[in-house]
Amino acid sequence: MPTHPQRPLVLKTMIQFTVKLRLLIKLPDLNYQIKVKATIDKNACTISNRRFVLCGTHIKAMNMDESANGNLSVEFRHLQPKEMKASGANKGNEISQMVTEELHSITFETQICLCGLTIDLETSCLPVVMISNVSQLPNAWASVIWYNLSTSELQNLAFFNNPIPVTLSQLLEVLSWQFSSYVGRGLNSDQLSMLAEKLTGQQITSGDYQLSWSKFCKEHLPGKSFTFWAWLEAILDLIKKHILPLWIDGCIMGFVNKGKERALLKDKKPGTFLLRFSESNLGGITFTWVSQSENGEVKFHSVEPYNKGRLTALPFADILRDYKVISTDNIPENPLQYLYPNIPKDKAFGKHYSSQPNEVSRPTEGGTKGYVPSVFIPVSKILNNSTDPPSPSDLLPMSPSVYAVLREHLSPSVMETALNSPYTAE
Amino acid sequence: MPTHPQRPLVLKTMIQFTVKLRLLIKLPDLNYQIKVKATIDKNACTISNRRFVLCGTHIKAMNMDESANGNLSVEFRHLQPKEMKASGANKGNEISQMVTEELHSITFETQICLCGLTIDLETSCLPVVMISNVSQLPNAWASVIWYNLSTSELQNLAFFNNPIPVTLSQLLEVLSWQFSSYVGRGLNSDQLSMLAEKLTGQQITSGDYQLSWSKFCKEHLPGKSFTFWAWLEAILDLIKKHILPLWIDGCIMGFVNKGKERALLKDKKPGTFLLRFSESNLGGITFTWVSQSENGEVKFHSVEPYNKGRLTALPFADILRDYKVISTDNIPENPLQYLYPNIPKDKAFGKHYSSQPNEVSRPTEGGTKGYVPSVFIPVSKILNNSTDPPSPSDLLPMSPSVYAVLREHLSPSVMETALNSPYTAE
DNA sequence: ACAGTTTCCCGTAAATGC
DNA sequence: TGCATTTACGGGAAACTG
Repeated sequence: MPTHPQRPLVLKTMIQFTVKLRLLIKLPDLNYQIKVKATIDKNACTISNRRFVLCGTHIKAMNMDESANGNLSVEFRHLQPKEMKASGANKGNEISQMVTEELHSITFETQICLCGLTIDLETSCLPVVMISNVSQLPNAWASVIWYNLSTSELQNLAFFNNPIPVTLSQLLEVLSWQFSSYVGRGLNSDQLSMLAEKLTGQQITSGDYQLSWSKFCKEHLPGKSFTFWAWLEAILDLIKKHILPLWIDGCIMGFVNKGKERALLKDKKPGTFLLRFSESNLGGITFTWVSQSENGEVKFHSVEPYNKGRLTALPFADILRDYKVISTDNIPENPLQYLYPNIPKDKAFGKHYSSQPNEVSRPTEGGTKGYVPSVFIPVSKILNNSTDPPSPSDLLPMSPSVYAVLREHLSPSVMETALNSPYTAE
Repeated sequence: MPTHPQRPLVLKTMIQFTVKLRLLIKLPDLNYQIKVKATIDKNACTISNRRFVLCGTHIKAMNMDESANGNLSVEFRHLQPKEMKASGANKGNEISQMVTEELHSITFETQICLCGLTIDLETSCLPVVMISNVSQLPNAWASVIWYNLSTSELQNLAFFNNPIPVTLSQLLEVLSWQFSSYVGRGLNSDQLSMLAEKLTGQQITSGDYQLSWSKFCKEHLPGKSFTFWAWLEAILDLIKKHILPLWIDGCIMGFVNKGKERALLKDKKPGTFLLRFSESNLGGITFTWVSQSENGEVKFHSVEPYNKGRLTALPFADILRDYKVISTDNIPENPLQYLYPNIPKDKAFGKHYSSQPNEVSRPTEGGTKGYVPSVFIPVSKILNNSTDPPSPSDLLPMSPSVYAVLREHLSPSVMETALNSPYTAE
């Protein structure tokens, strides 16, 4: 039922969806049409006060379906659920529940006359969640996941009156599956153990640890203003919309806490960095790099996480390519050299760079026919002195290829002078 | 009828609007309610095949209205027009017309019984244009403007079968009014004469010049793929959403062609710039600055126009503050010094700078508690050598205030060294 | 006051009509 | 086939409602 293709069983009011139904037995040729009728919450056994109706053609005849091996089938398209405001005040009939924890059912009925016998057939889909706005989708989808993870009952619409816990290992498996199905790459064991720690609040946990629905989707993470699931969904969304190729490529470690992150980076070459999802901002990704100060002290820096808004303005790969830090020695340099553990940055991300470094515009004689192209360069200012040996391409806030163009136009001696300027010597 | 508050007389299907009606005569007290009924295209005298109905309560009783001096009035809210698909094939009844040139009317009827006399009252609003998507709003609004500019007929629904021309001066007046009512500042005579030239294709024109509807809103501008009005609307939209304070402040000359622009800038100090709307890109704004090359030649440069997308990522004032050009001498410098004619940039735009230049982050001992803030800096690369004397604040891609902070932390001699580096000497 | 929920509607993309 | 027009619906924000 693809209102949201990858989030089935969640329906939005006033937004159309599709269901396909197949008869699994083969009938002898009939001389009449078999009509199927679709209904929402036919047996008003829901816990809810909300009542829905299906608009669109909710009665349709079955027909031969080539793709279904010649069995009878019927596909309802353009069905759309609509809430019927309960005019009667028959409310308070149950403990009030979040709408995203309310389960509903869609029932299909038909009648078959065979050999003078009239047979009533009826079937229902798995429980669905009805929402009115996409903003409710993450929670609704969490309910669908939890339900199908913890029970194999077909129609327990009261499930969330008392949601049962699942084991940690069950949940982690589903989370990894979420990533693989939604953004094309699942989670490895390191990533999963970071999630496990976030979910349980404990460092080491057995797979048998029982995890409550509340911890998953209702309680805020300690010190945060959002739930575990809201945090994870924001990341899924960020990946899908802004960094999908990087994610699929495996360039993004993503799920590491700060302690682990430092342990990983501390013995690496200065300029080594990794990509990590922010734990404090919803839908944010940051990079952390190591540097070494004059006295040999190892330092770690993380940029302010990039979110949807900023990544719309500038693709993440380009940010990595162009990022510059200006420290007290005044030389803008790109501190990102090697993707952890030690992959040269351009090797790891080269294929993802998108905005071609600008063609350097030749000034036309008369002057203003062409515009001067411009790009956004992400820049940070840091007041401590880092002493990474500046490599040529870091001297200037320009991309390697522009550097190459300049190189062509400058004599070797000028280049050398530039490289030995007091800035780098300082 | 504020479907779009500042574009009255344009109604969107399925989107609600409001109309208020007032009885201009005072009636003696009545012992019954006066009910008013609203209808779209009651006398199907429209040229159109499209038929609409009004959904919502389209019959309502008048009542005393304090704000209307105690006269009777009635306000219809939540009316929404809906298209009735003509099932009959009664089409081709007229020359097919753009839907945005189709005029419709809304009629209000009522009956008053006075002294045993029954009086039928009926009135209509000015012609309205029915659209189905906001993307049609600019054209629809153009129709409303043109109609009311060229005729004082109340109900000539066939007007656009043969739209009559208006004089240039009439139109310019309306355009200026558009700017003052929509974005808070009208157009001066220089700006208007640039628009006049664009409209007529002639340099000097009398106010009596007759301008056709087609030139205004249907024919593409020479060499362009959009009409004059589409171009102007995109600018109105850009101003409203992204540079409103700058516009109201009068910092934006905006409407100047390139010839005029150069004539204005050529005798000004290098570093003088002005802001101009792009004539080639819809909804784009650029800045043009003068520079002087070593041989004393005056040069002009314009950045690639900024549009909605880029301005969402970075406010325009901040772009002006931070813009950097990297030329062959490798020193990023901000070429924008004086707003034409000679206003120091920060004086002109200081109050509009929004993203405060980042607080320089003190590295914490342990390191990673805080993120390193970062901003986007707009950067261009130009391959010719401009020889504007670099002023200190231009040496670095950082804002003056950050520079000031650095200055505090560096000894004077270091500063001097920096200023005399081979880069600047080159 | 307020939080959960729904409604409203712009703006882009896709579908439809002609 | 291409253009004009409508429909679809995500997403942010306002309105609603207990």
